[in-house]
Amino acid sequence: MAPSLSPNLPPEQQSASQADRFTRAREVQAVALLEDYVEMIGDLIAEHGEARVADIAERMGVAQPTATKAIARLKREGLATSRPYRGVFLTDDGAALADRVRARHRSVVALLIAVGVPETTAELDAEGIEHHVSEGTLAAFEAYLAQQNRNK
Amino acid sequence: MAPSLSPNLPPEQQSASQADRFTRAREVQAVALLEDYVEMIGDLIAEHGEARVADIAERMGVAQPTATKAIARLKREGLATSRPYRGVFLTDDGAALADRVRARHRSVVALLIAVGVPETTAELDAEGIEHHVSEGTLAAFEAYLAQQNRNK
DNA sequence: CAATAAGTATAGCGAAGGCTATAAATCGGC
DNA sequence: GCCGATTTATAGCCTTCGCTATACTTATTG
Repeated sequence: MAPSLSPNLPPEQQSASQADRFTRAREVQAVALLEDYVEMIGDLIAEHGEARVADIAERMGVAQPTATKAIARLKREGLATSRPYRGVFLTDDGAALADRVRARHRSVVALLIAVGVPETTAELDAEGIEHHVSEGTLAAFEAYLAQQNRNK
Repeated sequence: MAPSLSPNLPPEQQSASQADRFTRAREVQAVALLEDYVEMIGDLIAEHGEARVADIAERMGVAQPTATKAIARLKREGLATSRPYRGVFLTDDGAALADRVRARHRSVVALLIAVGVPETTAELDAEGIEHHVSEGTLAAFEAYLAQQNRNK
C-alpha cells in the first residue's frame, strides 16, 4: 500500500507528488557539494588556521583543479572568498552553513549508531545521507536521540 | 572530536579515509538514477503491464527526451531492453535490482517513521537517502524494525 | 639572489543529466 | 486504408563536476 497504489486515481495527482520527490532529491544533490566543501574548509581553518587548495582537494578526494573550480562556485554563491595563490576563507554565510552542516552530520551519525549501525559504516553512509535529511527529519532525529539519552 | 581530530597524524591516513567517504558518496550518486528508473519501470509494468516512455518521464518529473536518454543508459548497462516505439522492459538483472531497491526504500521509510519522522516527510526524504544506505546499514535498520515489532 | 620546488590557476576534454525544438513512427477513428 | 493526433526518437545546446596537461606564482634553499 505504500507508494504505487491507486492506478485509477487522477494520474496527475499521485504521479505529480512522486515527480516532486525526485525533483527535490535532484535539487538537494545540487547543493550537497557546496555543503561538503564549506564544511571541509571550516574544518581546515579550525585545524590549521587556513584552508589551502591542495588540502581541500586531497580531503575531498579530487584533483586540485576540481577543487579550484568548486571554490570558484562557492565564491559565486557568496559562501567563500579567496585571493589567487592565497588561502580560501568562508564568508559569514559560509561559516553559518558550515556549522549547520556539521551539526546535521553529527546528528545523522548519532542516529545511525543509536539504531544499531556500526560506527564505521555510520560514518561512511552519513556522508551521503546527511544532505537529504530535511529540517523535519533532523528534528525527529534529535528528539529521538534526546529521548534515548533520557532513558539511559 | 569525531571526524577531524589529530592534525598531527600522518595526513594521508585520516585524509585518505575522509576522501574515500566522499568518493563513495559520489559513486553511489552515479547509480542512484539508474536505481530510480529501474524501480519505476518495475512499478509501471506491475501496474499497467507496460512501461511507456511518457509515463516514466512524467513520474520522474523530467522531460520525455531526458527519460529516453536515461533508458538508453539502462540498456547500455544491461538493466533494461526496449524496441523503438514499444515499451521498456527490465532484464533479469534489472528486475532483481528493482526488487532490491524497492525493499530498501520500504525499510528506509519504515525506519524513519519508527524514529518519529512524519510519514509525508519520511517519503520525501527517503527518496534521496535510500541510495546511500549500504548493506550494513540496511541490515541494522531491519534488525531495529524487527526488534521494535517484537516489543509492540 | 638565482634556481628549483611547490602550490595554484588556466585551458581544454569527456560524461551525465537536464532542456527545447523538430522529425519520425504508431495508433485511432472515420 | 488514410489522416490527424499522440507518442517516441533525434538533434542540438547548456551546466556541473570530474580529469590531465601546462602555465604561472610564490616559497625555499644553496
